[in-house]
Amino acid sequence: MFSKACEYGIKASIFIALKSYQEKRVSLKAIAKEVASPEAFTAKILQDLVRHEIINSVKGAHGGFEIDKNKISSIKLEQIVYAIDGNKIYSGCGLGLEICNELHPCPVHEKFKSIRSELKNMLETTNLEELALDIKSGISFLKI
Amino acid sequence: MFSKACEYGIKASIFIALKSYQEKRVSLKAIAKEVASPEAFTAKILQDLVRHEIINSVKGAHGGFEIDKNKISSIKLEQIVYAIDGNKIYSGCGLGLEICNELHPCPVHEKFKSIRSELKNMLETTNLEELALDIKSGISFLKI
DNA sequence: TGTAAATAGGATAAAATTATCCGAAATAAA
DNA sequence: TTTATTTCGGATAATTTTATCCTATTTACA
Repeated sequence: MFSKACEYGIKASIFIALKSYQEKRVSLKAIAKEVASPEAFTAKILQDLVRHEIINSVKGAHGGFEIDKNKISSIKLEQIVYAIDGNKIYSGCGLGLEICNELHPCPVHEKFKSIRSELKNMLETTNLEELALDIKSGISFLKI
Repeated sequence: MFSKACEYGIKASIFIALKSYQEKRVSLKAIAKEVASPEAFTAKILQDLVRHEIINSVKGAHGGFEIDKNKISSIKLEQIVYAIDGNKIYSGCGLGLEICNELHPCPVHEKFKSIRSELKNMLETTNLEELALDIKSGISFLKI
């Protein structure tokens, strides 16, 4: 469903959010370890998220990544996915037609309609705060 | 959502089904043209579908691909997707966790649950016949 | 029997995605 | 001011996916 890059990016963001609530900055190393992602590749993804102003980075000793505590609840999954994968997910036809709409639908256009809109809705409504809280309370997990 | 291979495979299957209703066998060339897919790559995908006994091939002059007319309505999208992409689609965690289930869920496990099951249900219930009939009646399209 | 038309299948290439490496730049602290 | 730590960013490599090419095999038909 998501690219690997996106999977890592979402998990990293959740972890950074979690630590940011504790006023702690986290290093690339700590992130990669916590979400079980390759370090150098994760660095690239984090750079993307920084450029899109979803997370914040601080260079140098004692540096690392963080998210403004007040922003966490307003950051939606959609923003993270968009920053990394672009709008591939909902844009585009299920069967790859260049033109696919109500007037000129692909064979599965109607069948996909509700699935696509549910996915879109989910990404647009779930925010980093709720995901981070579930990790904090041990309801969900970032690895294994 | 689907791989390119799968997109081509689904569209090719629909076209073969459509022609099979007219007792006509179709060549690779005709298929690739009709669904706007690269010929040689499409050939590989069709071979997969033949091996999985979803479509039938006839070698030699006047050969081509066809589907048993009586089977068309019982061939589900799920079978085509499985033959080409394996079970990547529904198996596997949305965030790539090795273990992801009710007891050990990833952060988006619950959020994805209904989307995944709707997708699964759609693939398991829609059959080639209905898709082919929509093409025949001009309701949907295989290319552009 | 020979030839043209098809699919089958192995080898290879191109492109995209995933992943690694390394030096540059920034920063805190000794 | 030097050193250790850390992100940044360019170059490169590995892997997977997508795509092409070429030969073998099969078959209909002249």
